[in-house]
Amino acid sequence: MENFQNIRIAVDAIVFGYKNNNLYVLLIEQKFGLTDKYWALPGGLVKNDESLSDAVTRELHEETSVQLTFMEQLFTFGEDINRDSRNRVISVAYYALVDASNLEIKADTDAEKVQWFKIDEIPALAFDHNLILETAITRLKAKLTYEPIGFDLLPDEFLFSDLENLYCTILEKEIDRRNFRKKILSYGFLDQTEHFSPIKSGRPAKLFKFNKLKYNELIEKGFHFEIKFA
Amino acid sequence: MENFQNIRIAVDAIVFGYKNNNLYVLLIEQKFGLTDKYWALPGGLVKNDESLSDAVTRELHEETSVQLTFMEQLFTFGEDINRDSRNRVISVAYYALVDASNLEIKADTDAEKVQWFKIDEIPALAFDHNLILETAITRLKAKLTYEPIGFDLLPDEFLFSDLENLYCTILEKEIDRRNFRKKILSYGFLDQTEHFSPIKSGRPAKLFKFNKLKYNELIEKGFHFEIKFA
DNA sequence: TATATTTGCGTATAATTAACGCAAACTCAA
DNA sequence: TTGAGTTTGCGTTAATTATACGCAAATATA
Repeated sequence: MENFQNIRIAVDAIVFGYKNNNLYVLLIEQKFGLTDKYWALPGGLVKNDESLSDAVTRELHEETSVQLTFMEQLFTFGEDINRDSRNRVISVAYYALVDASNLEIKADTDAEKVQWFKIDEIPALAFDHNLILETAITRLKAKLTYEPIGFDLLPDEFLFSDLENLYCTILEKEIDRRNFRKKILSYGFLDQTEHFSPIKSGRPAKLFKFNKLKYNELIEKGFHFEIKFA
Repeated sequence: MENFQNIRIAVDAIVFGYKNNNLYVLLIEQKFGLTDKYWALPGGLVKNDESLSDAVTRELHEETSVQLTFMEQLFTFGEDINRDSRNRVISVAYYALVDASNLEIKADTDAEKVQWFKIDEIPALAFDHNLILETAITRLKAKLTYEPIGFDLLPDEFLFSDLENLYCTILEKEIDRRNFRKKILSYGFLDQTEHFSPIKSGRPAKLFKFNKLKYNELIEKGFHFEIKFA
């Protein structure tokens, strides 16, 4: 074995979006040699003078130009020393959210190579990216139940039914609409706006906003967010 | 900036132990130059052909010879690009537990340089190790409330009052002894042994064992461990 | 034998969760 | 214009769970 450390360090990003009762993840097309193409998580090697989170932000900017509402370190993948067949690469994965109004691929990116994939229509990805994605989904599900990150997937103003559907589809659980509403409203961090949503059918519904200030005040007082399902 | 990546990757371990109503952490003495000495978390650079967790295990073995009951990746510290003043080093931190019967430093280690520190008597540590330790304590506290890792800090057979005290001291909370017992017993993953503990005073108490098999069965059925405090 | 101490089991009450009813406010089609 | 279909918003009740205690049993010790 060589005496010097010969390990590269990379970052990868799992960017989640939500729209029309579906969870999406952002993938980019990566070429290997002349013929091999694989979809992969956006990411790349960390530069010497940038922090880990800066590296993620930079890579996402270079490749996709999405606007994040939330980002958090997920896990560092370095168990399989051959996860990249070319070199030993350890990858620090971050997962992030974008809100529904940002779900369109911007024009300044090469749309051919950047695409949103429905979470249940993910192809075989490069390296161990399927594993990384699975880990991220598991974490997202868990986090949804104990921190109010669902709001980061929704537009600024949203319907209660949107919130409810988001929880049901991502967590793949049934829930009583009325009890859910009662519980969330009892927390007191949602502001009712004066706006109504253009509806398809049924009684017009008020739009709600997540009040982060009020939420933080509650946290100060020892409040603990929690959504449980049967 | 250079074109090649010049970042080292290390692992650090936060090893927790519990005894006599106190949480302990394992530290080693590290020398810098001729005069400077600092206590630090055990750890070191990852070798080219070993996985991250292998690196942690090796370093712990080289430096301390403790027997772990639990280990999990904590977080990767790479935000401060100068956290090590000599080189850019990114550190993947793991936290681990040892049970009370393993809390003595083995004879084959240089006891001068390896020591258990009470959690509220931690000196200024090398690098950003105080931050890493704080992160680990926060995680340990959280994990105690939603996974049964408290048993990994106790000997194989333990008193109910030991378990209760462990939760109270680590989480720094009061709790009703009788309700705590009732709740834990209702889960059904504790086996009562026929043994009694040598007591100091009061009614002799039965020793209990954590039944991991039963716990796993419960998990299969959708059971969710949880200890909440006011 | 009385006292202090800790265990083990119990019970009453408060709080929370789960299950469901139903009218209001709209759209759309006949 | 009316009725059917749909979704919202607010409510009630029963079941479950958490909280706050009471107290006798079993030991050591004075």
